[in-house]
Amino acid sequence: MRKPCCDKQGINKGAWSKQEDQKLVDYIRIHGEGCWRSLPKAAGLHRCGKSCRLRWINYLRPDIKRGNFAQDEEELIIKLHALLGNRWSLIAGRLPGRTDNEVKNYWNSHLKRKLVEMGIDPNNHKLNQYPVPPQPHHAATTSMNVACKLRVSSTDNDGVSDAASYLEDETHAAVSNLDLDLTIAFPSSPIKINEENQKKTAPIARNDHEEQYTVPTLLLFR
DNA sequence: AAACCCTGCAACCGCCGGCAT
DNA sequence: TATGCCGGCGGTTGCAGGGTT
Repeated sequence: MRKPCCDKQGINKGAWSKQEDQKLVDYIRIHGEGCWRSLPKAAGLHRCGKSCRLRWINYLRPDIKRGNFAQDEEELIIKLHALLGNRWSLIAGRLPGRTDNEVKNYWNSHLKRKLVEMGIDPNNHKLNQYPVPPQPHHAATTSMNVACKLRVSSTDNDGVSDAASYLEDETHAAVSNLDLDLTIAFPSSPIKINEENQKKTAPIARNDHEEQYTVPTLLLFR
């Protein structure tokens, strides 16, 4: 039986007060990040160590970039999610000043919906649309530059785990500027994400045709 | 103006892996 | 090798605030 991370009695929960924030910041400024379990007591906080760590990492750290995500950050999150899946800490590690919690929240509240609206399954980054006649400019490319063709390295891009281990490998830490080509590239039958079609095409109707059409797969996962 | 609904975000919970003993 | 501790992670929840009816 595992012990709880801290004694629940006499422990504050919920939103942090200004005073608590100040105590935490002051303590870490002097002593640095360290043993989170003993920190609350040492800092005079009635909080569990985990809570302190979370508060510091997600909110109080001085290098945190707050505010809206830029377009390039959005694109990078989408690309990295296609590579790594829900490995938010790894994704956040590629976005200076952003935390895993923030990236996760942004994905769940904004990007997921955005991809769905574009006819892209946010879980596997595959297009849900039917092939339609080729168009000179793909709607998705202009609005989001969705990750369809990803070049991580010249040879290995055959799956999430490989990409993840690649990114995790500290020896490759310098490779933060992955060459990720974002253009939609359908080898044989380019398709158009047409918002009108999207509205008309009910999910049930799509299912009826799933057998007939080969749903295009992002190059990464081919 | 009030009630209800929706959205975004901060925080919590439980699990897992690494490490020390 | 087994066990326990600790930090880190991802999923989930709860709530505040804004929008809509």
